[in-house]
Amino acid sequence: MGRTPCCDRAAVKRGPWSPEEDEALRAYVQRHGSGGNWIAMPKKAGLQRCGKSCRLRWLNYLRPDIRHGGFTDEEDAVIISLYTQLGSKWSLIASQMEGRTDNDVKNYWNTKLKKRLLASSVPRLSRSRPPPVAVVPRPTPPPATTAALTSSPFPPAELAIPTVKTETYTCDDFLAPDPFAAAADGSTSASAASPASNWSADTAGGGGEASFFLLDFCAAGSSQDLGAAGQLQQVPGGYYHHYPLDPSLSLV
DNA sequence: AATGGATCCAACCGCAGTTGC
DNA sequence: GGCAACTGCGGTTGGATCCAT
Repeated sequence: MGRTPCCDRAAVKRGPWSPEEDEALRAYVQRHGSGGNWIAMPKKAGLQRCGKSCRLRWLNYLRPDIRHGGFTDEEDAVIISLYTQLGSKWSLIASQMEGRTDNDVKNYWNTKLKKRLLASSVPRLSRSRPPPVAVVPRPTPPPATTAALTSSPFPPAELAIPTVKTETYTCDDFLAPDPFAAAADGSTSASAASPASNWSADTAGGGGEASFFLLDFCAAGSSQDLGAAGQLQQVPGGYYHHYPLDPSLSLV
């Protein structure tokens, strides 16, 4: 059973690419393109590499339009915003950022952004629970020229978050399994609890102009009083509590 | 200077979806 | 319709480098 391997592992080189291999791959792709067949390409290019490895090397490193180096604050905001809406759809997120690859965005999120956000979260709830998921900039519609998305991930502005309660509420109102209980034993990835994409980072309280929202996960079945009025987004196992950004909160 | 832990990132792995026969 | 080949994607790994002690 199982899939046919894409190449003979014993016959191909693995590990870091040498400058010579890079040059051979770059020269071949620039001259012929990938030919729509990455599997056959290494042989034609004189490379002892798996086609998948060639494709990855080209897409993530050798492509001329790739930008290497640090991410800007604006890019940070885009990543955070899109991650909150889309979850770990790295290719989609990267497609909204000129010159960035999904691997870049994924690495940057996992090594820097995620930690930074967790470190800067405000301990609003005393119960043992995951920290706030993210600080969410008001989404900016992607450029109209973006071809990757035929349907925008951004909901229309008039699509409001379904408001379950606007006064003080508690998680006792809801009954569903807590997804983080599973996450605690490592069996569930964090992205499993990522917000669904069908919500809008609209202003809370009906028409304010706050430009950021903080999301708190409210596990179903907990007895925590969430305090201030806000808006609730139902997700499997609980709710996300949306409320305007605390002015004292900083991303850096 | 040595060393051990933390961090970063390129590359690999395996699965799912798509395509063509 | 079924199957195999291929592509694309997200998760994970491992080596290199950095940094604190």
